[in-house]
Amino acid sequence: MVIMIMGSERGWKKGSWTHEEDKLLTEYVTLHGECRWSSVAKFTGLNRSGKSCRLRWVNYLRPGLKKGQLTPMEEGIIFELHAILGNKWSTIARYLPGRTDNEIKNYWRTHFKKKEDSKHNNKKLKKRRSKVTKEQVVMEDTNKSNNNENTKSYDDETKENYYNDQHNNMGFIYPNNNPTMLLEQQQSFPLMHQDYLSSPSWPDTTTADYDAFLWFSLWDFDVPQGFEEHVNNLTKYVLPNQATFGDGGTPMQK
DNA sequence: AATCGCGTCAACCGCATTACA
DNA sequence: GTGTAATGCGGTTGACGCGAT
Repeated sequence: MVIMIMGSERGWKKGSWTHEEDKLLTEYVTLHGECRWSSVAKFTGLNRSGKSCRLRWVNYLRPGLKKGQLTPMEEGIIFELHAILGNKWSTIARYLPGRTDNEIKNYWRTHFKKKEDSKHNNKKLKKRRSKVTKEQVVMEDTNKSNNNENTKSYDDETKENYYNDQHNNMGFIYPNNNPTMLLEQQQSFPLMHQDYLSSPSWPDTTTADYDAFLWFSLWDFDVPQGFEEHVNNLTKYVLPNQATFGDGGTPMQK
């Protein structure tokens, strides 16, 4: 006779959550708050582990979660921050209210994977390589043989191309389309930040300033008052091919 | 109509970190 | 200071839906 024991060997239920389970979990959190996940089973009768309960709450039941597709602005923020932070999904999620780390992780995986998978496609590689000069190829190969640490891997290259695509498609998002440069930009950010803090007015309406401003706004994510109007004016009169703000501050591609 | 491939997303797993006795 | 439990995080898996063939 098999005796179920408490803990990881207890035999917690796995798989999809039912509506009834969601209801029990919601009632528990409403009553006790987001803590003591390991006590959920005891108080509610749910046969779910604390981890499972927490995950369900955080990723699905928690109030204020946004459902549906990510906006272009959110996409931009994700790519921007990923270039700096890497796979720090929970950190990235903090910049996207209503989005979960799991959601962002899934998004990145499904969208970036497309490009990554192309590394198995030699035709594409040859095609892309044909765009660069013969000298560049020679130099790259020389670097590879001389110094592996300073050489861009194929993954890096794919990633970079992806950023270039994003920059071309969503130019308003990317102050720079090169991850290495982005890192440098991040390191110089305090100066940029200081400039805008001390600036009594909106930045000049050159593309560079506009990009730099958006870059700054990403870090100061509480969008300042008047920002939307400013962007709308910019996009309307100065940068007609850039994005504009729609309802609720959500930027829309023109 | 069947099935195959692909994209999406919820959920699980293992490890790291933190809190606490 | 140490051991254990709880929590958080990132990687991975598997189910499902949908369009293409």
